[in-house]
Amino acid sequence: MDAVFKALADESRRALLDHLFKSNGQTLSQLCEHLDMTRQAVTKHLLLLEQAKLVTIVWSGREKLHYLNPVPLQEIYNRWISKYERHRLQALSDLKKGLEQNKNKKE
Amino acid sequence: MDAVFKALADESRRALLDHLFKSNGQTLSQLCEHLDMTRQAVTKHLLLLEQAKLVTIVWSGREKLHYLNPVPLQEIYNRWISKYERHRLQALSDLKKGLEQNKNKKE
DNA sequence: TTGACATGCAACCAAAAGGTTGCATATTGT
DNA sequence: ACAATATGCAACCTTTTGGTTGCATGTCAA
Repeated sequence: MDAVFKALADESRRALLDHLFKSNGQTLSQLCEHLDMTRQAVTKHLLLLEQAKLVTIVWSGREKLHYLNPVPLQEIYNRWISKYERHRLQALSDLKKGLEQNKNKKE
Repeated sequence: MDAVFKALADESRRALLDHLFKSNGQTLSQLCEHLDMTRQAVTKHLLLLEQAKLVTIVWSGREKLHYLNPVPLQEIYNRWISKYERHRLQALSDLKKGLEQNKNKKE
């Protein structure tokens, strides 16, 4: 789970996911064309995405094909976001209450 | 959006959000009790959470109260996760197809 | 078979991140 | 008034991160 959050923390890696979203199964060279950095840098980013299981690699001869795996994103939603979503209104009302109490103290 | 992903990338910061989830509106000192690091380190983490608008600060005298703001998490879901969720089955079938084509090449 | 293409490996570098220590400032309670 | 409490500011340090360069390896196509 930590690996997924870390992988998503970088703009270049999110861009890579977006490119795969538009066209799944691209080779390393193809993915490099979009990014303004060396192939080796892209390789490192893709390695992190792979370790987070956000991207799956399939070798085809000398070419390395990259496929999106949406499962970890789903898990982030299930174990993290939906939990907070359920308490969304409560959290906002807590904040409102806190603000008002502070206001009263000042007056 | 980048700030939110960066803020969520660290385990300590996710722990802070979890503590606020359990008990909203805690002071800095209270939040420090849970973490195994100095107050200054916790302050820095909370600053990042604040900049990402995941936490809102309310001053009450000399005490700094911290409140959860679930809105950015909701936005991550809306603009990021749900997008991939919609193409979840497609992505998996792309991968399956890729694997099979590779298998055929080998045989 | 040989040159071009696709990728890997490793050393290296600068900047950012995570954390500490020391001291300063503002608020509270007695 | 003053001591204790709650927090801020800034310099510093180490590790991680994002990126580069140079060279090696494996595969394809003429």
